[in-house]
Amino acid sequence: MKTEKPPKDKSFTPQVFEKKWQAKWEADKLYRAVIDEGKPKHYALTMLPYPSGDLHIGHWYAMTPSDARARFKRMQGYNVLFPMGFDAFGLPAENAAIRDGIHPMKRTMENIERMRKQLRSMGAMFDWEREAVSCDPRYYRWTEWFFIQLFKHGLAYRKMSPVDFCPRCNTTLAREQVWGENRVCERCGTPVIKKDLEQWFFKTTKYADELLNFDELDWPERVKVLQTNWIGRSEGASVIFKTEQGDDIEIFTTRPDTLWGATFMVFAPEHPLVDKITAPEQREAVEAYKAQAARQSDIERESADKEKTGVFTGGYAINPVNNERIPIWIADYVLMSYGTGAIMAVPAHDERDFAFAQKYNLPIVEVIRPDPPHPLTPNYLGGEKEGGELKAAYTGAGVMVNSGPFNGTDVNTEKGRKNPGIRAVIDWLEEKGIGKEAVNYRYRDWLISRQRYWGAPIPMIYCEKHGWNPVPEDQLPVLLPEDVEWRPTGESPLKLHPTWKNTTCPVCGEPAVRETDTMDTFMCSSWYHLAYLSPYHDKAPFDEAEYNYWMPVDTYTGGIEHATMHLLYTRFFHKALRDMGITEGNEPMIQLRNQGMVLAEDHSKMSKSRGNVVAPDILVNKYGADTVRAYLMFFARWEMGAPWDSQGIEGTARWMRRVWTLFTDPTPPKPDSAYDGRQLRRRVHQTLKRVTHDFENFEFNTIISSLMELLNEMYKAREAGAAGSPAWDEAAEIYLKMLAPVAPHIAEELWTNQLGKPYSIHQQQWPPVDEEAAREEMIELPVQVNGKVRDRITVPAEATEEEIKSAALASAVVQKYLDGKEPKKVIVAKGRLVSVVI
RNA sequence: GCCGAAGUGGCGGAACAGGCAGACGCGCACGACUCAAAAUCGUGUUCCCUACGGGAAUGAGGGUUCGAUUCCCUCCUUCGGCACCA
Repeated sequence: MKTEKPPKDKSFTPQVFEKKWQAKWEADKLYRAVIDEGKPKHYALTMLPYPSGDLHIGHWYAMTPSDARARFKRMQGYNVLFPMGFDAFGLPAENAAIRDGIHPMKRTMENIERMRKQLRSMGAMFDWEREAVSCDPRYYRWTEWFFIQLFKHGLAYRKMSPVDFCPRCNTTLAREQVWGENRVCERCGTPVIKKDLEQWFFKTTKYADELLNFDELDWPERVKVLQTNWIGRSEGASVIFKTEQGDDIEIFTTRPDTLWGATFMVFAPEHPLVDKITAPEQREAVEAYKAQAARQSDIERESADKEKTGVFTGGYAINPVNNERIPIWIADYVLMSYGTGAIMAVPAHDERDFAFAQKYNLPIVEVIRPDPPHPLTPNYLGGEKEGGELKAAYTGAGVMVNSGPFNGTDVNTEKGRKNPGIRAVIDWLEEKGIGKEAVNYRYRDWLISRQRYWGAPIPMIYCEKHGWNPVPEDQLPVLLPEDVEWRPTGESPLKLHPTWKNTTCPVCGEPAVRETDTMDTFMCSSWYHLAYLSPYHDKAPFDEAEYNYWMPVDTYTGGIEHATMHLLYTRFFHKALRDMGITEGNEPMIQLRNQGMVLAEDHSKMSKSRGNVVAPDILVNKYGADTVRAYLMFFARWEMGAPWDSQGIEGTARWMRRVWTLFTDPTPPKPDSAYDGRQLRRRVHQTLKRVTHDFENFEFNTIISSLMELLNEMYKAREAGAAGSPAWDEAAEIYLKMLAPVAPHIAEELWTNQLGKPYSIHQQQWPPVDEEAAREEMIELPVQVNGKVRDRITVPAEATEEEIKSAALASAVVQKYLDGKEPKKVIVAKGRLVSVVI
């Protein structure tokens, strides 16, 4: 089939018509989102960028498919809000200021200006009238206000504690911002150090349990798992042991059923009771050990494969369940930062305690015995003599032994009260008043203080007489001073400013000082979705009517790297606001989807230092935004990501050009008045059905391949004389509507200028699927003989099972295999295949 | 060590709900057009064999089933998270 094709179509100039339409859409306020009670709302949100200076391909990858889906929702009849803004506080701008003296505000605003232009080149449906910039005083006024509300409700507090400090970023970090085994700074990769500092915290742990509840959320399983692991809930009991001197020692254990096997206790070296219990003859050794533990870095100290070390304090504790006198040791495998900093050690049933007991020759008492004793139970040598002999800690199920009133009680491997042994002991402890059921979390309160300039000031004032008080709300915002010296000192430049910190106490009016630390920028991003509702509102952080209409966010998209940071903070923040009566509802973002990462062509991570970054601006110049958008949707499963392929985009560019050519071809094949459009309509509506489904489910890559396939069908149909037929006109119209969310400019250009349809295609309704038209009339079914495909039969789509069966058996190929015999079984999977078993 | 995700052609990936493995695209090969190249169009492209036919194949091995990329078990590899958490 040979056709005359025009040479490369010079009329295809996306660089020209894309700009034209962007300008017109903006002039017409096509994407302005305003409250419309007559329509269902859809709040689509994509994570806002940090204004680093240039948009990179990762931004495009995150944003343009999100935009396409928002556009799809809009065509489906939703009133869609799809806002954009800038997470504009943060270290890079301040570090740049230290380097070259340019004020962060100036640089940030310049970067934002450049990025706004780049964002506009995407052709996204952002409502720019709702843009919010977090470093704008009209924004951070409310960031400060929120801090004060949290403070007033007891959710912000100040405490002295050992905190993580990044020596390169020169600031403290939240626990979430320290990553991996090597405990490095999330931002710069430098190993963090510990510092004892007084800092502001938010009481995130108050919401630990509620944050573990994801019932209202349609979030990816892996995010829920990451958050669940991060919070690290464990169930057990707290039990009060006593020192010989009579002091209480509270411990947390997940295994109260092993209390009778506690043969010693271990304190963290920093535990407050250590000094008091240490016997004179042990003092020297204890002090030496404490000093050595203090010198070690956390990495060294917390590495699990390190051999356990410890020192006997000379002190003893009384085990409250059996009044046994047991020695107290200190060891650095017990951490002051988890639980109470003291543990009961049950060497028979805990691997760490076992290793410690072996090394220091401490007694091991078995209190859980496999039942029945089984030679195959790996760690149990079991047997003939009472107590058996353990060659390793036994952590499996069994029955309690050597445990006074509980001997014979079953123990399984369930956690908490679900375990009969644990349940029985907890009840008994509570009855006796020596312990109670308890839950412990690995989750920490959110450290919010940063010793940096370029962040929202913490609006607190310290007075010698009245302590810490918030800045009166009518004095907000506390503005950042403009004249500061850029110095990376580990203390906020605000502290070094000659006058800024001097103020008066809001209680007594006497001279007082301001807090000079600023807030973690995750505080700004915890409420930006609310800022978009009514940016820079001056009566309240947001307009209530806007809130009631738009919230919660229906679809939130962004990277998974924020699973335990931003996504956890913003959930905490929303719940705290709810409890303070500021917002309603339990969750801020109902549906979450994560895109993957675009890797460099060599499969490595893209980075400026490697020089392997793909610049979207260059691609847009070369191919047009539509092609870049489409390729980003096509080249990988969105949630997986993939390496960039600079040849691969050519295929998508070719498809775009073929779309253009199909609609603008000056010499199309002649129409055939006898053309039967049924097949074309069938393909169009089948594609429409798939594309609708795939948009709903974020399966962008198959949207594009379906559209490519349909285009190929349309070329064939046109060859067959389809042009001008009703089926053709319908196909053209539906094709452009399906294309509109993906490639908004070319769709508009062809819709308005080629088809002459009313502007704008983006205000059209998503077409309904004509199920009748989509239905196949004849279907081809593979016929398997003993599980292998041997033939194909064509039957009417509505053929009965019997008809299909006899058609299959009538096949010459099947007959050959049957060789005159009767088949054992014939299975007809309707619409799928026939399976003949011989 | 624990938790999670993923392993399909040379490459990115597709496969509704257990039913034709490899859609769509890249790349490659050949052909048309061209003085030529590019662009465009067409054809082919998982592997193997004795090649109009047959066999094998979705990380490996096993199981369930008429039938398994899909479900179950064991294992391997890669990536991500957590990790002396009591």
